[in-house]
Amino acid sequence: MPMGNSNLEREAVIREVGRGYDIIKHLQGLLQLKTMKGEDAIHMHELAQPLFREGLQALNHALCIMRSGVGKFEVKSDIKVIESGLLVPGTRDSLISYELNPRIENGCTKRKRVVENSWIDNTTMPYEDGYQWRKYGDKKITGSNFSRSYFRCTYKEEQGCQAKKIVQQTRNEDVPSFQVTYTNKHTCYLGKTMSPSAPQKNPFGSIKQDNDNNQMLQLQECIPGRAYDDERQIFTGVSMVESNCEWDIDSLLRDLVEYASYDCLLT
DNA sequence: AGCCTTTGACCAGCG
DNA sequence: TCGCTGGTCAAAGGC
Repeated sequence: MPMGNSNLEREAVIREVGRGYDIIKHLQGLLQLKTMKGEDAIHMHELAQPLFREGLQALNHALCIMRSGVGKFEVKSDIKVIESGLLVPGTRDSLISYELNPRIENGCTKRKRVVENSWIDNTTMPYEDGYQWRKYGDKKITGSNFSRSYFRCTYKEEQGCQAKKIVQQTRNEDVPSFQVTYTNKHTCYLGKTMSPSAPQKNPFGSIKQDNDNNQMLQLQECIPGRAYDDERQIFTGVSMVESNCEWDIDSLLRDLVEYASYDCLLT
């Protein structure tokens, strides 16, 4: 396939993912209207359902485009939207993006030290993603005004957790911007050494800390097939998106609407 | 005392 | 092979 088509594919993927992101942000706002009851809640469902479908279709479309260009354009990460879609590190006010696979053949540039199982998160809050990190390095990067910081999971020795992240500031304006590259998923259990009252440990940024315990307990009781893991502060059980990216839109829609309905009942 | 960050040295990939 | 650069290690010092 000519290179021009590859660029078109890339633009199409970016467009579709961007559309999905915008829709999900709208849905997020909808779900945070916790005061809705009765008919209002039903009306919210009517609004949310087509949005859910459209957002998932946009992301599904992006995946289809990527699949059609196997070898030229593929996600290098096995990231999934985990645990009822509630917790993806650093997603508050942030946009998760994927890098092109650097191991592209046929004359394209190769980048060094390819790291598998990594993904990039552009965020304004690089140090508040719900996990505990230990800094192990700092490097001045050529061509950048900012140094790059290297972090590994605090529980690497204790629990063998291989998660790492690299934080690179990209902007220094009123609201500084950071590019955070995560490598490997956490296999540790945070809560074993966590203080339950530590607000920065809470991955649910939009929910006030004072209400968290009650809300999570209620959710734990309400959502069938899903348990809230107090130690990891995440929902376990059904994953909404499988790691192989085989998206079943109908089942995902059911899951999301189900979660939305329980969320709205918790007023 | 234990855990953290800082920082210079070292190592490895790439051109 | 060599130099540049990014990623990691580990000692030192701070909290």
